[in-house]
Amino acid sequence: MIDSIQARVAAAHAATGPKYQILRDAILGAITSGEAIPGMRLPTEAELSKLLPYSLGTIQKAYGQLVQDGVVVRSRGRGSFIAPIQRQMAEPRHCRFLGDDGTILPVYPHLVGHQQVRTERRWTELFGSGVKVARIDRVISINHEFEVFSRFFAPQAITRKLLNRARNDAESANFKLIMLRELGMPITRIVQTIVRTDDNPKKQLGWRPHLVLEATAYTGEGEVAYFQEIYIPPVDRKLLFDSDLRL
Amino acid sequence: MIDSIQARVAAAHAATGPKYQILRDAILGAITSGEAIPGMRLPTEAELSKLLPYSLGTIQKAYGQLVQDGVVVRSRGRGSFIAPIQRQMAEPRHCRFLGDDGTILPVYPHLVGHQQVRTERRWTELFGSGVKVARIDRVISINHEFEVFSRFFAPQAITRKLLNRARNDAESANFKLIMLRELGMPITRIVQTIVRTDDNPKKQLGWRPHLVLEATAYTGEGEVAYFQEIYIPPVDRKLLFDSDLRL
DNA sequence: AGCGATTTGTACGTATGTATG
DNA sequence: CCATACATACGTACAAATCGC
Repeated sequence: MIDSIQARVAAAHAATGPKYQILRDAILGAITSGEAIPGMRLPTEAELSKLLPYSLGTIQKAYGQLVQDGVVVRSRGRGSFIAPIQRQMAEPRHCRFLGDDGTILPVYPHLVGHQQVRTERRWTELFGSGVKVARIDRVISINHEFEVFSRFFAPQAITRKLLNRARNDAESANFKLIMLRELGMPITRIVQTIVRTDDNPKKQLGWRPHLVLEATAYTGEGEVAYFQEIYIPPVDRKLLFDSDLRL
Repeated sequence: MIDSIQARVAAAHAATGPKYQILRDAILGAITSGEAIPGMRLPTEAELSKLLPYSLGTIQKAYGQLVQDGVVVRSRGRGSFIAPIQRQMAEPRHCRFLGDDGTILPVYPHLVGHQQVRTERRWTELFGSGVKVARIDRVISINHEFEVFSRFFAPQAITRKLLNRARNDAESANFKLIMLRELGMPITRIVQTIVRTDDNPKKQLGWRPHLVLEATAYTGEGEVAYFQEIYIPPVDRKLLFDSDLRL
């Protein structure tokens, strides 16, 4: 645990940016890699300041950021701990429907295709010019009650990683977590819109969509990480939106 | 400006809590009172540390919090400024519809009533037991195109302040901002749900609602600040959800 | 209940880096 | 190039909460 953090900090010796960010990312890396699991105790400030070439204030700032992000909880006299996972999630932040008891219904994604998309103004505006954009189409069953259709757009570098991952993880994947782990891209903001529609992008679905959910995810630097369209049939389930993007 | 901050800090000499919070509230107070307006330059760290019995680090922490809350923007070599209001908003974070050009449509709220609500399990669970809860009903015209109906629930202490404010501000109010400024309650998380409905809470509206948007707002401490139901007729406008809660 | 040891929270003072004008 | 002002970093000190003895 502590040596994992130490190793990550050492590996980042050439990294740009402030020390507290390097340390923050190192701890985050230990968490997302699975070496550190929720509830586990993290090294104390004093320990880290002895082991790392960082002062107490720097370590405090790093921990402060992690508390801010909700990844770590701290308490005086006890120590610093990895925050418990308040919501289990196989899916990203979109398309979470609630059951009668208020719990999030399980989702069962099924990959139906992927391809590179033509470079259009629409994508260059989002992802920048010269970036190859690919699309991943999925049909997602919600609790085996009904299905939604999802179109996911992102730079090809990202979709490739996601597709690799998806095959291993039975086609389910938390995009936000993968992006953080594999690409070091924290998603810090998601803007979504909901609108009524009569369009049907997938005739063979056998139903006409009722609502279209569009989501644009941004990284900490304000870059667009991905764009997603989700077609939702007329159902009576509550659809959840949470401003809290913590993992 | 600077003397206003100084006065507020002096007035808070007996206040409990850390100094950086006292300073944060003092600056926030100067903004609230109108002495400091968006775009205005705030005192530098050095200035404050000379005028106040606070060290540089304490002042930096206070400013850091305000940046975090989106109330202040800072830049190296230039200074600290009161954040511009980037999105003009007479309304809180809910019920923002987009026009054809992607801009947020103006909203025109109209107060139609307010009253204390019976203490039910539903409210004690949200706000705690022994808290008197009141309801504010409003009809909100969106760009004079259509109307939505809003029911806002919060502890009476809050609704009272909002009602006072609403009368002054022509019945328009940014709840989040008022709560931050008047009550020192930063809203840090909003959880929303959308669901189809056939209920009509207000027969006299002349339309049947199509969607119900429910929003629960939480303070930094995890307390529920308010709960809101918004009844939306069938319209073709995009409804916006943004995870970024900055003002 | 009391007393230390541990650990985070707050605060101070100082120094240096870096973007702005 | 220089002054200004924020950003980062270091080291220290003490307060407050927690835990074990």
